[in-house]
Amino acid sequence: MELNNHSFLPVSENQPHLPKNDQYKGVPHKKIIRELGLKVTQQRIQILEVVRSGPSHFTAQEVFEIVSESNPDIGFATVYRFLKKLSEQSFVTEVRMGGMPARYEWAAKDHHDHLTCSRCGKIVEFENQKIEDLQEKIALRHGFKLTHHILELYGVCGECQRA
Amino acid sequence: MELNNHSFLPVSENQPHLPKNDQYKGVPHKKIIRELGLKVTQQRIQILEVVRSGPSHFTAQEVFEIVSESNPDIGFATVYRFLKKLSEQSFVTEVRMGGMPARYEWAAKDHHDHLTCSRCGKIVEFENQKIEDLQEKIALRHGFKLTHHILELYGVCGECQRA
DNA sequence: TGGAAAATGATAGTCATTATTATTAAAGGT
DNA sequence: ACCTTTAATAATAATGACTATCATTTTCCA
Ligand SMILES: [Mn+2]
Ligand SMILES: [Mn+2]
Ligand SMILES: [Zn+2]
Ligand SMILES: [Zn+2]
Repeated sequence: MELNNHSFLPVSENQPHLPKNDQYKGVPHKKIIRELGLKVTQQRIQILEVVRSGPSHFTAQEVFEIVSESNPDIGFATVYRFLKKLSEQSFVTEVRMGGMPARYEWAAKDHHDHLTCSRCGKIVEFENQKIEDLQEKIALRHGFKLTHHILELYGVCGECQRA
Repeated sequence: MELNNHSFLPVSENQPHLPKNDQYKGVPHKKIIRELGLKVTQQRIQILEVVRSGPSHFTAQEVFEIVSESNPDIGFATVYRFLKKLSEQSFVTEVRMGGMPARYEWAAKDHHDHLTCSRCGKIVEFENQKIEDLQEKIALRHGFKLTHHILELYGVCGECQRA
């Protein structure tokens, strides 16, 4: 899958139905790191800066590269480690598509799923309560207690259909 | 995730609502290999034997191990290669969950999705037309032409809830 | 401000998968 | 059956995403 330069800018931005209730808006990075039960380091602040105000749906590698610009000494293990912590405590969500590297996104917003263009990589976020309800129903029917789910739609976006 | 010995036996077996319309039932392996535009080799026949009548939701490694019993000389690259061919031409479906190795299943049956127990690894197949329709609707709403999707439900099965 | 405890960066390791390549086997004509 | 072309194979090295290890540096609070 080829990805264009803008693949990771949230398409959500100009789509009113997209969920974006960041309950941590305005909370300083330091506070969040303490809330995780971790020590406050410059690296973690820099990573959080990217995670919270940089592009959505980023890979660990991308975060590493962005932080590297201002701090060339950071190690990528540090990025991986901290993203893992954030993901374990549900501050970021891991989104895995196919065999590609994991992508993360700041999770302090409502649950949603993804619609991805397999041509250009564009990602649209959506949420559909009817589908959520049906999933719950299916799980119950089989005696399962549902914990989470992955719903990823793939297709070709309008733009790419024309081209 | 710990997996028990029986995780990969299709739970589907004794569940009447499960789709299992193998349109290639009775068609010899050789014929299918030729249909793929490939040469008929002993290895490919052996792999197809496992894929078509062995356990469902197998990994490449598992297929390799099973074939190895009767043919200790087979190389695992051969298994990967052939599974890839089969998957490219939609004879098997690749199912990827999290960061785990890819699982495959013979695809000549109706489309379905999976409900997985994250405790014991049990997999239940299901299909829900309402969800499929809603997905189609969502894609259209965003101008996408839908090509495929991944819907994986995770939870704890009844058995594991008791234990 | 001293020092235990945690975090870091460098680096090596793991695991699934893919590429390379010399050797072998299949297909199709003779 | 034999030859020839071409594809497939097995062994092996390489890749890519992550994870573990560990010696060194930071944090933080008593
Ligand atoms: Mn998202
Ligand atoms: Mn299945
Ligand atoms: Zn596109
Ligand atoms: Zn279970």
